[in-house]
Amino acid sequence: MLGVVPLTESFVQDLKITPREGGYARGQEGLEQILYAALNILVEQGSKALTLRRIASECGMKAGNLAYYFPSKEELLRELLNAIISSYEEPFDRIVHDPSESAEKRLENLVVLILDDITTKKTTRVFPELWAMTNHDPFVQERVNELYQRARVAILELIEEINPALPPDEREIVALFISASMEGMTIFAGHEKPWCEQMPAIERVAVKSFLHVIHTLKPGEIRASTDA
Amino acid sequence: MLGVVPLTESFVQDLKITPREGGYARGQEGLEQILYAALNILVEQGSKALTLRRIASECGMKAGNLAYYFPSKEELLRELLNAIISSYEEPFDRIVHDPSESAEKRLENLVVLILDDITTKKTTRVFPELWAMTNHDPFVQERVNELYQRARVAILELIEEINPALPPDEREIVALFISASMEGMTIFAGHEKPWCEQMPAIERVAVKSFLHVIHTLKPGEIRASTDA
Amino acid sequence: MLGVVPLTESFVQDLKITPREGGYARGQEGLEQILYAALNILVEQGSKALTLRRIASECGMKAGNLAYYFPSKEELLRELLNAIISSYEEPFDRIVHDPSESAEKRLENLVVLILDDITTKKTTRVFPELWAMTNHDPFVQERVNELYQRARVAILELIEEINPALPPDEREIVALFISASMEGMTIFAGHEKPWCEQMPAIERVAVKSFLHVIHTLKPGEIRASTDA
Amino acid sequence: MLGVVPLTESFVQDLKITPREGGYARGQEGLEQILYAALNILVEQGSKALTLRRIASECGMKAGNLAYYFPSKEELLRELLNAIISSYEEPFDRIVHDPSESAEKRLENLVVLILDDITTKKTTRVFPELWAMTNHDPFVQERVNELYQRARVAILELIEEINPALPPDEREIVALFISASMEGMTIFAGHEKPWCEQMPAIERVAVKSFLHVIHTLKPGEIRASTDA
DNA sequence: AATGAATGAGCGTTCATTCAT
DNA sequence: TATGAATGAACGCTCATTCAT
Repeated sequence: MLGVVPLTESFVQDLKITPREGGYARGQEGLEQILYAALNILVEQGSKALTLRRIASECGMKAGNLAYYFPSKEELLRELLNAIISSYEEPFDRIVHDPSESAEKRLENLVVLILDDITTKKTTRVFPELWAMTNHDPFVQERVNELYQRARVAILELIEEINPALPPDEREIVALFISASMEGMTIFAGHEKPWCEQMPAIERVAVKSFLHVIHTLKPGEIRASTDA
Repeated sequence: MLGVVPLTESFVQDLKITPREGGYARGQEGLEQILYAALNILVEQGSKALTLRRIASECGMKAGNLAYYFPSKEELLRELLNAIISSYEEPFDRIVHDPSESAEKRLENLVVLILDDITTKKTTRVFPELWAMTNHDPFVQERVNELYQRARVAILELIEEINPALPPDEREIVALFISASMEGMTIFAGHEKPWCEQMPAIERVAVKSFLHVIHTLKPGEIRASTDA
Repeated sequence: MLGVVPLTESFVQDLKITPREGGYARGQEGLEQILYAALNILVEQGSKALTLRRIASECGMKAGNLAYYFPSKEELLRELLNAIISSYEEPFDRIVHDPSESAEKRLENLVVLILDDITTKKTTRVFPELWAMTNHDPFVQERVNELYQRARVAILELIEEINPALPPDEREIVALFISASMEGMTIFAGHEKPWCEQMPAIERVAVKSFLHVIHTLKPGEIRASTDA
Repeated sequence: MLGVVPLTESFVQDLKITPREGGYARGQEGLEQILYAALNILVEQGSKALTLRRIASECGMKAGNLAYYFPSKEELLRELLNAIISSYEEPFDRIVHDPSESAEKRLENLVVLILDDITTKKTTRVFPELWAMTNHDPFVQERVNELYQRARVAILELIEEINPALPPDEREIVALFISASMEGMTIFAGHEKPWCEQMPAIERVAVKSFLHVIHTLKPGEIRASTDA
């Protein structure tokens, strides 16, 4: 009952829960409640505290009843992961394909979107947990890779528009560099992190730096040199 | 079976274990064995698998005997964290203060050191766990902050040498941006990650990009503008 | 094997278990089973043997299931203590306020009730445990004090009826003396103690002695004298 | 090293440790240290806290070393019990056989001795533990019975002197009643118990009551009557 | 759709004990 | 005498899971 308040004011929604198969499922309501409760515990108390008992009690149920919705804890976590990842699908596309802005402005908008999202409690708390899981759970790894793949494709398109001379393989590296630079900010300037107040300045450095690399990188410049 | 095989070929050593009280080693052997076993499990199986029983069995002990070395699991984990963090102290200093190299070359060396370390299994696996813990464990938070603080100070000194005109507050933001950009690579180009083969090219982009920002950033440029 | 056989033939019942919340019994059955099992172990094997595993196995459960009924061992022990103490409430009142008997006869009845109860296995075994706990557990101390307080008030009322001339403070001392004299019998004439066969004779000495003190004590006689 | 301060100001000494066989044993010193430490823990923290580790640490040893002095914990506790019981041997005899006092005065002295001892921390804390052990440990039962037997014999002698007309079996009951009355005070007027300040008044009631019973009991009066 | 009741495994921890040194 | 190091058993407790109702 508690803890189902929205976790963030970002315009990335907390969870995007896709209704289950079989028409208008009846348990949809309880199902969402459970996923929000799980997310809330993960955010507020960390993965060690994410037990079925706690999830159940957070939404006023008894633990046994979770079995009605999810066959196992693992399944619950997978649906939670899906819902988290899905929530990022739409905003990326919207910004990247905004026809009213220049490519550079659209890149700037994307950077700001991502870095602002990073300062939300949900993102700051959840993503490090996901990165950690990634190393030992192939399912998590795949879904997280998917998410970043989508982000990178968005960045890639913008790079191509801004500097069409850059060959695809180098474009990829630059997109990766940009994406990684932003993700790395989570642990320094995320929610309640020491640098979170400086995020606006950080965003300006990031945008400036990213645009410069895109503009000035000469084809072949970052290919393996002959050691000289 | 013992799991005390070296985890990395990086010249950042796995653990820097400072002997306990006095000079004469007291159970130092078993103590190191335990910490290496704990690190190994953390790396290979993740924090959820890091139980006292598993640590003990990994070094051929029974669980009860761990209590002889560490009063509690928490204490064991703290000493492990200290040992991990301490292992970075010396390499940073060595590279940053190398008198035979220019400031730019030293920055490049530092970037390569850090990004190469990121590709080691130990770093790729352990740091995301630490980042996750950071959000709910003040002790981990403090120690991890300390580590990054040290890294940032090193970068800061090099920035000052390279572009003395940059005011301190902007220098700080740039150093943070550089550090975060590198850490973010962990999840993309770390050990067994999809981009790990591209790390050399990534390093070149990173060095180029970092040096450019340092060189070209004009004082005041990233301060909050009046929106115009 | 179940150990839920009645422990005593006294008309002080073994436990007075007050139903939990609301009217409709909720697991009341298992709850009582557990408390009786715990009492039984305490009586038969002593407090050192009173472990959750043993309690559980005594009532055919597994240890983990106890957590369903009691949040902690401490809570279980507290409810057990409450049930033990509560079992004395009603018999005391009944005897002391019996309108068909003289005050002296009622005192005699009370003495016999208490001393007979002392010869039951339950009382002989449990109370010394409680006395020992009393010294290091404030909760036990409080509840045991409450019980004796109630007994003392009962005695006090009878003393007042028998010898109204005795001032309250001396009455209190006499009531205490009477109560303590009886409790002390536990270790000598309790269940299977060397003198348990002599309890009837002991009761006669006790009644005689108590009545005499009440009758003959002159006001001021036991106040601190000037050593003369 | 700590905790070997005397526990009481009673003139019953805390422990009477009889040197071990084999001439002037060398470990006598450490042995006494250990027993005092054990007593101290039993008194201050109760039997649940009486572990070998704590005993050892209280006298600056490691747990393993206790095995040098005592083959097992049980043996240690038995020697402790012996030392406690032995400490009461001498004072009883001294008072009861004091040739300079009347029998009545000697009884009074004995009552005061015992009741004063009861108010010491050591006695208040240790004896309830012994009573509890008595119910499940035949060795403790035997030794404690011995102690009370000795006390009762002392009382018995005085009763005989005071009222030689009383037949032996009734004399025994009266002696038992007197002894039990006093022991019962432990839980009410012992160290830090609610009535401990009233002990002097209690002693006066006790002496008066005991003497009266001895004086006025008529032979046969407490034998089983024909129910009339 | 939900609860009550139970299980079995595993957790961190404490304990008495052993034994080589 | 004493310590260092280890063991095996047990402790209170938590967990995901199961299943009849």
